[in-house]
Amino acid sequence: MNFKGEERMNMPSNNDEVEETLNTETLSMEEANMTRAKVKMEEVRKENERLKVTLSQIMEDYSSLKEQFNGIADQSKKARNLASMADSDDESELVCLSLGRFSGPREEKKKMNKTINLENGSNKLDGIELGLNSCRPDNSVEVSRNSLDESKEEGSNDVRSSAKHSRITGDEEILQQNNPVKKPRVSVRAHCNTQTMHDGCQWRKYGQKIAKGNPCPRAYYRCTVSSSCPVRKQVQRCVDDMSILITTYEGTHNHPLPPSAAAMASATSSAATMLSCGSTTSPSCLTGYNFSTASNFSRATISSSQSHPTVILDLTAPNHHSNRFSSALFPTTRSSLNFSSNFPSVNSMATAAAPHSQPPLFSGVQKQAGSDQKIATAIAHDPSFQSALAAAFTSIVAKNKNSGMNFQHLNFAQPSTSNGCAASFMSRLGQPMNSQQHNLTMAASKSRAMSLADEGEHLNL
DNA sequence: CGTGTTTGACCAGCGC
DNA sequence: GCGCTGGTCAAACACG
Repeated sequence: MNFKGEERMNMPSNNDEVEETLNTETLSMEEANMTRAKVKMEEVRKENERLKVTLSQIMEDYSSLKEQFNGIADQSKKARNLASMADSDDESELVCLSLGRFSGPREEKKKMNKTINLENGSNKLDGIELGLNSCRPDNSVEVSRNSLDESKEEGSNDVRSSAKHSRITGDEEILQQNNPVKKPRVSVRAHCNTQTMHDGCQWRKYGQKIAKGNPCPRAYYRCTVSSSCPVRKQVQRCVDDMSILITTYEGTHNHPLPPSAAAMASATSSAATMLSCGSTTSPSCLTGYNFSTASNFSRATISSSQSHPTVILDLTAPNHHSNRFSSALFPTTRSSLNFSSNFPSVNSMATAAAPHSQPPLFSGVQKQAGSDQKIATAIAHDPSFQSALAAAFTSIVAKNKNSGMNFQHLNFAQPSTSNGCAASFMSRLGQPMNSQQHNLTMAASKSRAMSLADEGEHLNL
């Protein structure tokens, strides 16, 4: 008991000492925590400042681009009025033009070019004159396309034979003959030393051909993940530069895919949707697509030899054309996206806007990423990254379209989301890259992209 | 033996 | 109508 009493007696003083010690320790710990918190706060504040600068720059870019776009829209409106006056006497020309395909007879192509020239006024690209609004969806086009789809669904395996049959039956069906439905394609040009570009999917080679104008054989592959999968791809070396591999995807996978293959698969299906949109749906959809195309990729080419509507993602061209998507995070990359299509509407809009000088869209992000320059270059030269980049971009374009928003709205109309748009894009880049890059350096850069994405996570692209 | 590749044949569209 | 070309088929072959 005494012991207990002594203990009790001693307790207060001991406790005081302990408490004092504890308090001192707690205080020092708190101080340390405070210091750490302050440092963090300071970092956050700096980051915030940077983001503000970025945002303001993006806003400036937005304003200037919007101005450009409005100018183009006005021009195209006038051109369209002129064109409608000029060719209102020939309905078939109108429809051909609206669909924007070059698959009709030569005379009609000539007529179409003539009409496009009328619409266009002054926009030229590589000797090809293009119209601002050559794609003008109207009811007749919808009917023609729908009837084509129906004829397909009704069990006619041979669209071509049905088109032949339709020759006899009337004007509307002549449209079918002139505009056979062909699967949209996504073509990816990338530097690649291997026989094919690894895209995460399983392919079986079913044919090989020497195509005209290219000594390198073209290989034909089909997807073997599912026996019923309709997806095909063609692989061919570029005739001008043997180090460039041109991979063309066609169709949409009808089965689940591994994450590493999902990006490219998404790209092909998205492109298909996107191009379908280009031929049939509202002008606003096209406008958004074209606007983004024009403002981000200054080089748009047209390939009228391709009967299939094709989206070309060029990951091989030099960067001097100010590709802002790639340069945003990866300032020194030689990769760039050359986004084109043989839909005149797409190219024409791109061509129309391209000549203007373009302010750096994501220059703020670019500055942030300056320290990651070397890492970025390494990533950008990686074939996996290139395919992922192509996939990510195509996917985003199509998703924007599918969501009923055009690119103008998504990218620029909401000031608070502009930065997030860039960040979200980068986060999408990070996704496929992560699955293929096992290198710590790559992971570090991805982490950077993801952190950028977090900053803009309120934007749901 | 199963799977994938090679390669000549075949078919359909398109241009002349 | 004919020839050229792109795309696909399928038998033969190679490989693990």
